[in-house]
Formats: sequence, structure tokens, C-alpha cells
Amino acid sequence: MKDTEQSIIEAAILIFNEDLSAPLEKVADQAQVTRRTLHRYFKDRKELMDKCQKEIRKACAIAMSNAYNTTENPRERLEAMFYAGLDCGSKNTFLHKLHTLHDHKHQAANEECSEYDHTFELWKGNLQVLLTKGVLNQGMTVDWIHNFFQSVVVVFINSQQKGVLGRPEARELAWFSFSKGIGI
Amino acid sequence: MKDTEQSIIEAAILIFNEDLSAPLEKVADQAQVTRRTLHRYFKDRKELMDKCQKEIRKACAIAMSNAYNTTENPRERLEAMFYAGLDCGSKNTFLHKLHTLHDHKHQAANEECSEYDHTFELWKGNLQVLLTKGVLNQGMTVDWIHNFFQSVVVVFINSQQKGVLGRPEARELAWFSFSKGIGI
DNA sequence: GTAAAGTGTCTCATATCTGTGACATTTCGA
DNA sequence: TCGAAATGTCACAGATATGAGACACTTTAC
Repeated sequence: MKDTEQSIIEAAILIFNEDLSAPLEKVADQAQVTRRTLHRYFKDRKELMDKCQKEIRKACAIAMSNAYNTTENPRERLEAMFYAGLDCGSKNTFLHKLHTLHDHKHQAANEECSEYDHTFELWKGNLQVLLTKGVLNQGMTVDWIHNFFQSVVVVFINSQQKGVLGRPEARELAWFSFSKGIGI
Repeated sequence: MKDTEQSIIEAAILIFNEDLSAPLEKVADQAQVTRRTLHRYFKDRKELMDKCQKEIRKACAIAMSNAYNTTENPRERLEAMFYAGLDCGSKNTFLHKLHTLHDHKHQAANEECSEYDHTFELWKGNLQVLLTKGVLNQGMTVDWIHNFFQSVVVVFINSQQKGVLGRPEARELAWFSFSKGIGI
């Protein structure tokens, strides 16, 4: 029964991703659990949020790292890491969202920010390689591409939620939109 | 002094776009106004939210309609309406977000939903024309493109908030990413 | 079958959010 | 400068969210 904690975290990521200040009752409902049970696993809102971030960073960092190591070719790495990011779904986009809030001051000194930076270190590094090689469209920046990437993940998630498009088809479309959109 | 109401609406769109359940105090702060003043203009949260949606739909519908009428060429219309959507910024994306929440049941019967549909009627209609003409990538759907469009607007907004990219450059990049991403 | 662990239900105290009244202060136009 | 409109300050009641205790019920492991 110890995956209750995990399912609450998953639910929280889903809910908070759409509504940062949503009442905890919504999270509990999504996890099919009582609010009382939620509080047994997480002292308060902050602790739950922290666990969410930890979970997200772990999952994304592992997925990205695995994808990175499947090949040494930067172009192939891009594609592998793109699909890995897609599969992280809302974990990916939620983490990104937290660090692009308009009142969020990003600073490497902050531990959470530096962990965020580290999560996408390999990904951004590989982008930089492709940029300097001239493989991608001139005028692109690493930040633009990274934001663009996150946005495409959102599109993918939406299409999956609506269920009108199969997962493989959506993955293909996503890669098409992303790769062409950065000038490959 | 009657633009206080307008500035509160703008603030609300900015805040609610990031945090749907944010306390009204945050909106008031963003608008550099007291919560008491906010309540003088808006009876309650719901009324404020409604005014936001009305404002958004008006602005987006006008912008889209104007762009539509600048030309009769579907390909040129696409570009004109794309830029119009960009300029609507977070108004555009917030409206879209409200209608893609995972627990939102979209139904034409609902007045707000039908107004939403109407706002993007011309835009989607034009997309359909381009699709049947075979101008765009096969396998694309109107919904995918529309979601993709909304996502690119988010990327554009983020880049403007960070201020690292000039507006004209960002607009060009956005159009590049969007047009290539749908197979033009 | 039994004990232990996990959950649900009910309850309650506290905190935060919300909406409004009363009145002071500021702003702006005549 | 004067008066009206707009806004701020403070104070308050009601609503909602939060976190935890007490105890019953269910599930799981042995």
C-alpha cells in the first residue's frame, strides 16, 4: 500500500500544473484518497510541493540522461532526448512552469534553481553543440528552443488528454513540429 | 481615473493565467491597488473572471477578424492572423487554457464555450482551408495546429518577459517555428 | 484468524480568504 | 480653492482551507 504516497504526488503534479493554488482537497480527490490521508503522508502543502519537485527532477533527470547516453551523435541525441522529454509529460512542463513564473527570480544560488538547471544541463548542452555546428536555424537561441520544446510537450499532453489522437501518431506529430520548428 | 477597472482586468489576466486560484490580493497588488478598491469594481471573484473573459474575447475576436480581412489569400491570412494572435499575448493563451483544463467539459451548449469557439472560428476555418488544399503537412489536424499555435504564443510571451530578445526578433522566430512546425 | 498497518469518518481549532461598512485621505476638475 | 469622485485604511463577519486528534473500519501479511 505504500504507493499511496506516489499516487498523491502524481495527482498533485497534475492538479498543481493546472492550478498552483488549488485546495488540497482537489489533489486528494484526484488521488482517490481522503484529505486526511494526504495529510498523513505530507505535513503540509509545502512539503507536498517539495516532494513533487524532487520526484519530477529525479524522473526527468534520469530519462534525459538515459536518452543522452543512447548515442554520441548530437543530432540523434536531440531526437532521443526529445522523446524522453515527451514521455515525462506534465512532470516536465510543471517543473519548467515553476521556473518561468513572472515573479520567479531565477538564481543559481537558490538550490532549487540550480537543481532545475542541472536537470536540463545535458539537453541544453547538446542544443548548444547543434547551434554552433550550424545544424539548426540561425537566430535560434538555446533558451528559445528549450521553451519551444516545453511548449510542444504541452501540445502533446493536451492531445493525449483529449484522446482524439493515438500516442504514436501524436509523438510523430510532436517531433515533426519540434524539429521543423527549430530548423532541422 | 476610470482605467482602474481596465488595469485590474489586465492584472487579473496576468495572475490568473499563472495561478487560477490565486487570492484576489495578488491581483490587487499586481494592479497596484487595494483589495478594497478591487471589490468596488467587481462584486466578487466570479464577476471579475467573467469580465476578464469578456475583455479577452472582445480583444482576440477583433484582432483576429481584422487580420482575416487584410487579404483573401489563405496563406497570407494564416500569417496575418498568427501575428494578430501573438499580439494578443496572454489574453489569447489564458482563454485557451480555461477551455483545455482536464476537468473542463467542452460543450457548444454552454454559452462561454460557444463564444470561445466563435472567437477562433475564422482562424480554424482558414486552417481547414489550408489543410484540404494540402498546403500543410499531411497528418496535421486543425486541433493540433491550434494547440501548437497557442503554445508558440506562450514561448513568445516568455521570451518577452525575460526581455533577452527584442520584440521584432521574437516575432520572427515565432513565425518561423510555427510555420515550419506545421509544414509550410 | 489475528495483529498490524493503512484509511475513512467525524470533529475541531486555527489560518487564510472574501466581501463590506465606516470613515479618512488623496486626486482631479471647475 | 473647493467639492466631488476615487482610493486608502481599518475593522469585522462569514466562508473556505488547513492541519490534526480520536476512533472505527478495511486491508494485508503472517
